[in-house]
Amino acid sequence: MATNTVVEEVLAALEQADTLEGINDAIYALKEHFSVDNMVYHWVDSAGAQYGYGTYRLDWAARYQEQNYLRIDPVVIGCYQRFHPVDWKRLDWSSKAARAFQAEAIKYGVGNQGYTIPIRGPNGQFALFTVNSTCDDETWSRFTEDNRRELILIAHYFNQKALEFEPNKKPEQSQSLSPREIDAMTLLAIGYNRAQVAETLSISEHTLRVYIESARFKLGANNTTHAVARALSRGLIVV
Amino acid sequence: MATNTVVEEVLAALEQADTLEGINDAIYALKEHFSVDNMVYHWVDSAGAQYGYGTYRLDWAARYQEQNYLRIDPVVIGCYQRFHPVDWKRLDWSSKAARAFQAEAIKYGVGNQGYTIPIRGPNGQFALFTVNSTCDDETWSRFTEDNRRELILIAHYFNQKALEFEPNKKPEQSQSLSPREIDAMTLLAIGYNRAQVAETLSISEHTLRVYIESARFKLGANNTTHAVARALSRGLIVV
DNA sequence: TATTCCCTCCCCAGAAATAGCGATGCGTGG
DNA sequence: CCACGCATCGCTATTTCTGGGGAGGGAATA
Repeated sequence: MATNTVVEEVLAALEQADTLEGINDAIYALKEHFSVDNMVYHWVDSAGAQYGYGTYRLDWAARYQEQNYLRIDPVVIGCYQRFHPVDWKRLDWSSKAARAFQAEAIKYGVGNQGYTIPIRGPNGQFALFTVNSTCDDETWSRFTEDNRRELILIAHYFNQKALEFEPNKKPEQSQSLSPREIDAMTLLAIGYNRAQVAETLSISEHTLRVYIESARFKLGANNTTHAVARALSRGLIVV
Repeated sequence: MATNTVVEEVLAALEQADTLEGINDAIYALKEHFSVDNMVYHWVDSAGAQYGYGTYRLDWAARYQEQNYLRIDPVVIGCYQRFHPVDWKRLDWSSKAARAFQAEAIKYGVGNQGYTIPIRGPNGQFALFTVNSTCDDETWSRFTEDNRRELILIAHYFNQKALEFEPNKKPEQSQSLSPREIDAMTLLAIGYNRAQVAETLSISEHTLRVYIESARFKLGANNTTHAVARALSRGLIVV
């Protein structure tokens, strides 16, 4: 693989980088190397906010944020349910909003072809690493096939860097739930009400409440729904 | 990178594999190539169950399962909080149970040195990819530094394969939610109660209730908590 | 040995969610 | 043009959840 050396060098540089400029240098170097329109890492935050670095035009980033495109971007929605990298063509562009979004994106300099790698970290962290460009289907297929592995690695390294920079204001967020609390949250998440959960766990409803309360406290949640949502998005329970 | 070709070949073979034997062939080939004691992929289920494939002795796998070592294994616990691959030396072996566990593992043929890569997929899926061997610290450091990138890629491909085999796919492709329903679900998921959601959306609480109800109906959910949980795990909302 | 979880059980009052029944307008697509 | 989904508003009664109190035993850890 001829490209290997260049990528290796950039990744090595990235590993050393300790400033945002270093990261930007890396991402621009990679963009040049791969000859694509854009190369972007962005962290999808739990609040729906997001940030990242990459080569998108600033007005597009602002527009995206302002219009809350996160909610309709098929790339985000599609990647959220996938593990493997995905070509944009294979996403669901059937809705009108999605097509309008795509048309607008292209106007803002986003390529018509794209390839995005979903990345997940602890506590439900979720990020995307995207390359996109303007070319025909065949060229793009060849590109992604040739570079898939490098891109996966690059995505991994960018996310690692992002996690390093993230001050991780999580003093009690990392608190895990007790087995009983996990049981309770899980059963609530699959639609049981308190009485059913208590019966399933063979405990009194009062005891169950203690678990729900303590889980809620640990998760910093305002109510049961919030607690279950947090437990889910942090990967503490699976439904 | 001299090792590249071999790894590429095995990964290509793995991509084609459609049986468990194919996967085992790949993992043994890689074990030989890297000259390590063990190379193991295992899927960690939140319920405590797990499965995987690799080169651990069967009696060790059985013992691990039977003793529920998942709960005390510092590798699992440590990796759960991390994104980047981790050398076993850097984990927390301070507890008595952890040291006893390690001593027993070595007796069962697990190397004294290890390197584990955490991997995460959609819906909180979590897996580990581990190589371990018996050698001194310096040799092991050199090994992990030289092979980190290959190992990350290998881990990625094994997980991709595991996800393909997993019948976990949700066939019930639920209809999507309307924008207002998404708003409602999202705000509920971040802890707002009905009154707060209604105020945030500048609608009456009665109207809000209609959204919650219709979202609940679409999602086939028994209650609000269930609906939010489903919306989250189907990636319809991002929190 | 002391401390700190974890699990279990109990009461009560007030707040919130659910299950029914409505209604009106406004777009989009067949 | 008409149906259908969407957004918006209303009422009542019942069930469920939440937020305060408590208490005791056991296991693990420091």
